[in-house]
Amino acid sequence: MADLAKIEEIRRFNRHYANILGKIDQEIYHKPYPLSEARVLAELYGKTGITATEIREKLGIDRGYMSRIIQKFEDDKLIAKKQAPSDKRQHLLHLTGSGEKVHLALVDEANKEVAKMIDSLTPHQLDQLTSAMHTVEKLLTHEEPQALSVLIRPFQPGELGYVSYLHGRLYNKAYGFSELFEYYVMKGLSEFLMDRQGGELWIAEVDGEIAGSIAIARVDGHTAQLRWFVLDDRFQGQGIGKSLMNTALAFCQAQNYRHIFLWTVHILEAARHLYSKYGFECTEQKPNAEWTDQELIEERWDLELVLH
Amino acid sequence: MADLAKIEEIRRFNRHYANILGKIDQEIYHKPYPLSEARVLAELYGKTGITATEIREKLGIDRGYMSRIIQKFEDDKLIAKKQAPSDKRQHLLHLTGSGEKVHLALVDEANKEVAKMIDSLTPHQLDQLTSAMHTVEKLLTHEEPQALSVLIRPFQPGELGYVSYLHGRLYNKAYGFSELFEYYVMKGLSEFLMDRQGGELWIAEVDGEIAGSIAIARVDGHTAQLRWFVLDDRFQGQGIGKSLMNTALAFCQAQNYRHIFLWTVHILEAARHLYSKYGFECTEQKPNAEWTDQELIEERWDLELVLH
DNA sequence: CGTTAGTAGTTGACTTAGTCAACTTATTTT
DNA sequence: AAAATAAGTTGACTAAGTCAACTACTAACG
Repeated sequence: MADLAKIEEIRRFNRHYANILGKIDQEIYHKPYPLSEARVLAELYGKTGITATEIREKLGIDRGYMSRIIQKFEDDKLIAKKQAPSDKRQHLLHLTGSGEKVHLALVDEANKEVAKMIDSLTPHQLDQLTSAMHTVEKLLTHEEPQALSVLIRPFQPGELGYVSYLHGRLYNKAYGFSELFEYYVMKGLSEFLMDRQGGELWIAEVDGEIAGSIAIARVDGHTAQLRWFVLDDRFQGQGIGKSLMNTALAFCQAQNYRHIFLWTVHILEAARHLYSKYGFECTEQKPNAEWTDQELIEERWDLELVLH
Repeated sequence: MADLAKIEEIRRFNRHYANILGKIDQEIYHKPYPLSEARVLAELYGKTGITATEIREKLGIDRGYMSRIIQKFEDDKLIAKKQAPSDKRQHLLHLTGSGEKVHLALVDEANKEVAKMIDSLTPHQLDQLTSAMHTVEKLLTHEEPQALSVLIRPFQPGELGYVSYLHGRLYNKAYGFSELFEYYVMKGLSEFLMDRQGGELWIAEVDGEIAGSIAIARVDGHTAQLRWFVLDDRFQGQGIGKSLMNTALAFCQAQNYRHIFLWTVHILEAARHLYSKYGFECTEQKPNAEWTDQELIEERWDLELVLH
């Protein structure tokens, strides 16, 4: 059960949005046709030879009501019927010229109403709005059951900066790491940028957002160091770390590295657990007093790769 | 007039969301009371002594309908009336115990319905959902006419990485700048991090997002260099650059710098225009062949500050 | 102070949008 | 060929809400 505060928030949004929609409807649709009828008209637009039942099923309208809507539209000369050749019970419907005109006028009204709603927004805000709407729509249409689309790919221009941002922010927020740590990360990354022979850095991208990273750096012909393994806290615990690790280790295999090691600190429990699951073993410990107030213990973990 | 494609998108979302809301309503409310009546009940909950008209005005309900709703609730013993002491026409309304129960049951139903709607989402997706909803709500409630809330503030842990990300991504995308440029930015920033005596770097934050940055670095007692002036392309042309510049120059005044200079490249037209508007003058040019394929011309611009 | 205008709430008559079930006609299944 | 099913029609009904006239009261003005 998702937590109640979120649900209340969503309900608040629902109420709010119902209001907005209500206002729009009122302004537009009370004009000549009620909403359901306008929707039937919209459904007919651009198609020819659709049947009443097809529309009914799509819009969820009662049979009797539908029949009367069709009659009314016929009386108003908005649509024309033709008996279906294949089934004499059905009629193929299509809009007449004035039906199209009426539909377009309704659409136009609706557009004007929406335009009024957004006319004070800057282009950037408009982008924000539509992208937020897409997010809502995508999340609430669980046609794609829920699988995050996680993409692991080599880094692109500028993204090393983002990796250092992730490190600096996360470790400061969670453990109070100092600027010295941030410096150490940035310096390492900028050196890596200039010399990454035999190494690579991957970005985990989730729905276009950067969620985390991992890197392999060459030490010597047989030895690689695993570095810059980080995951935005919002994306933790969803198997993305594992995907990153798999990518990095597969790369090591392909490059024929035999030994892989990494440096971490003892307080990173989740990471240590993952390392040991992949067969890494802690081989060295040393104190570090620079990065944070509490005494840290840096640890070196090693993994021997078996040849395939 | 905002462009039509966006409007159509928004209308699509409206239709879609109207559908979702419709489904929820149907499931819940057809039970004992229609939506408007449930809303009246909700309005009464937690308050005592509210009058019918107050509710009417808030919910936009017709007088006659309201009167009958109240009667029905009274018959069902959900509410009780008391004559208002100040005005013998009005009644002060309050829920009875069973009224509260009924309301809470309705809320509970609604919550369950929403929970069903979101039960396949991960916590992160749920965050995305509510934050997208907030965005929509905020943008469509133009109580704050439209002014972006731009906050200019000193950088926080990790954010220098983000600044380098902005540089790397923007200049690569727009002008094809190479990794060498990115390296140059990261290196400079990491050095600045360790020694920023007499300098500062500011972040422009828009709605919690990092939109851009500017920095002042000390050169000598009287001379400062303006660096790392960048703005995410989505936020350009909205006066944020100006705010950043004002902040930086005010800092220079406060620190008693007399000379400010900066290095830029000739292709950055918008920036050059801003510099000259603030009184900077181009004092030196030199070719740069490292950062991009085309021959770049680096320019030094200087500004003498007048003492106050 | 009394008149007038306005407000809170009530009531009856009405409308809109939609539902339900019975029915006709045609088609498909057995 | 009979039975079951589907498309569309029709009459009767209802829920939800609107409109206008009315009563009882209050506030504002001269």
